[in-house]
Amino acid sequence: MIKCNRVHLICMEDRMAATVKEVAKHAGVSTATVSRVINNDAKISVETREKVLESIEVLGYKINNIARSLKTSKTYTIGFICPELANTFFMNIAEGIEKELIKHGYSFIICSSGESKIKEEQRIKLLVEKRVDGIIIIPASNEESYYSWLKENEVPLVLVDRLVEDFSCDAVLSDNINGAYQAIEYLIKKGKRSIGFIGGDMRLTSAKERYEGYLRALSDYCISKNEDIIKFGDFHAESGYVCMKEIANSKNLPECIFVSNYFMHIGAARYVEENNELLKEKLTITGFDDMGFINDVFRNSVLFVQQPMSDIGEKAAQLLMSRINGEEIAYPQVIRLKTKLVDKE
Amino acid sequence: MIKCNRVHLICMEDRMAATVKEVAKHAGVSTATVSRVINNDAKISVETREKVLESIEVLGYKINNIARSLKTSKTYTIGFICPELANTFFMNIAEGIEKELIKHGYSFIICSSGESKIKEEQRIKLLVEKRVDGIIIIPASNEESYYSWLKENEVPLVLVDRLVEDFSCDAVLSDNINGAYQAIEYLIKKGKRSIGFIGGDMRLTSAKERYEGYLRALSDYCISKNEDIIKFGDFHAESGYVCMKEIANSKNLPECIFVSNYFMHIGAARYVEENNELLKEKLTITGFDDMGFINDVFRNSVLFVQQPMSDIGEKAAQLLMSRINGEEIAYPQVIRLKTKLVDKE
DNA sequence: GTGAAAGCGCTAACAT
DNA sequence: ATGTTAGCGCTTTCAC
Repeated sequence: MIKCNRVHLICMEDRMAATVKEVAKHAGVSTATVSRVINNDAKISVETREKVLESIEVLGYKINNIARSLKTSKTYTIGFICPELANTFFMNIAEGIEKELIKHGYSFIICSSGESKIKEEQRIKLLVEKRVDGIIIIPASNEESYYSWLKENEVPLVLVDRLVEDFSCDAVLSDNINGAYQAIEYLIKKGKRSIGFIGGDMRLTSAKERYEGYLRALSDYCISKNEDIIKFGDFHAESGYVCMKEIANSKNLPECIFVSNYFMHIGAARYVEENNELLKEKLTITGFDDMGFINDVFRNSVLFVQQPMSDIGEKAAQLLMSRINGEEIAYPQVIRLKTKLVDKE
Repeated sequence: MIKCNRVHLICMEDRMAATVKEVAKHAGVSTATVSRVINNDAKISVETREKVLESIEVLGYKINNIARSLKTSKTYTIGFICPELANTFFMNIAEGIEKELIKHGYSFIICSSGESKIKEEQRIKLLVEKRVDGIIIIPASNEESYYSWLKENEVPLVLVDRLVEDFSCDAVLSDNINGAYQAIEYLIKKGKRSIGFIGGDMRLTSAKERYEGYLRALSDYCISKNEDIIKFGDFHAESGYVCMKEIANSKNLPECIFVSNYFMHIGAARYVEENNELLKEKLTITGFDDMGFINDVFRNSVLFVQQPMSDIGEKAAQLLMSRINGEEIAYPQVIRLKTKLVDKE
């Protein structure tokens, strides 16, 4: 009989998740006391605390955050929705988010929207049903989607990288206009007059803003724009390739070209590599985004506008934390982080 | 007074999350019935179902999965721990995971271990406290870590991409040995006799296995190995660069070189691009992993061993689902997915 | 086919 | 400083 009991006890300890109740019993205190110890309540005597801590150790107790969440209505989990996962740019932002979250004991559920508004809405619903404490979104489109519904239901929301038109909301993103402007200005000061432009999907604010910066710089230096060397893609490599090709085939080849993001940069660089030796000698490419090592292999690419990717994620998470914790700060906060122009020559 | 009440009601409906209780009251049924409707219980009359559904609609009821989880002890969430987030290879796997999970109504918390065993253990603890239904890990090291503890506590676990020595566990990964073997064999059949090798961190099984494949192919074709053209890095771009440099400076330059993963490939290609025009003419690079477009810019790289990255993720998630659902399949399952050799010339 | 009621594991008043 | 107790919102027997 005694043996049987022991076996049973061992079973309990080893296999089943112990509860506060069991810990309380083992330590000879109430569940409230156990809870206080877990939550580092100040007014607990040292002896009691140690006794409880020992029981926790012995029983291998692990808190059940589900139960805690039900009681406190906090999950210490946020949602992050981005257009795709296998995208270095987005994932650098994700790393920034994680870095900040971990400090606060938070973790995040990641979802991809596949650049689709419909999917994005589905993911939002999913996250809301999982009771996440807040959501960070890199919007799939420029349309308002489900965001205002989140707002009404008081689910903290921070937009990242892209804004949504006619929808005011907390957001963290790069100063795209001035980032592009500085690059173009730099090129002009180096004597370039003919500067091509490969833009992204103009339904996205980031694409629009970079184009805006390009136009402003041309305008400020009295350089008229030439439609032949201005093309728009969709931020993916293939479109960069196509745009580059179109520009290369235009009558007046530019001296250099500005590409609006990393992936189109790769596409454009590929075109330059595989076609026309002439291009290689003359044309240089300036890229938005710099993923470090990779770009080094493009010999025509020496000027980069670096976005503080990780910082964007960190700031977004910080802002979200502030909202979750109900800090009184003006709404909305739109944080623009400065880019850095780097000449690798 | 009436007005006041209405306002209050609207408030309730708009702002607060309705509960089953409220839905039940509104529909004039019991909470049990509401629950049955939510869970698609068969034996509910059509009228009742519609009545409840309408109330759900009207009140904007959203299920509280926290409460459900507490009751059912299922969270419909799994954890995914990988060495880093900003890594296209890992994230392609993550996309496969997501694709499969979504079918089952699951989502995942993503964590990076930063290639550190300590951090990995912390993340595992975090996930266990969040009561995830299972965990997928790309191990940070070859050591056993916290995995056996998970096993003992019956938390389903699937390893991905790398195995852990002396620890038997469900796993999904590429057939690295034969993947490398085929590439080397192919090169030999094309007449190459001097084939260099750049390996990864040999503490990882994936690195070991690819080296093993290389050695086997040489052996099978009676080619003796030359230590001068065999170097080991750490799977990161910088080390690929360094290894390539060392090989380039060796007395007998190989005709071609096999690089064990994508990132080292980039590093190696960079070295070739920026040094020695001679190299460019003679040396070709064969890479493990193929991220598509990017590699196209490396003119010396034409042969690739493609891993089915997304499939690996999908299979891993599938296997985990089977375990979570308690399906009776032999333990452990080690699933090796075949690679594909692609000659882009 | 539907309702009553217990309880998942925790926290937080409110007592003492 | 510690205990008692009442739920958080849901599911699930067990009745009827």
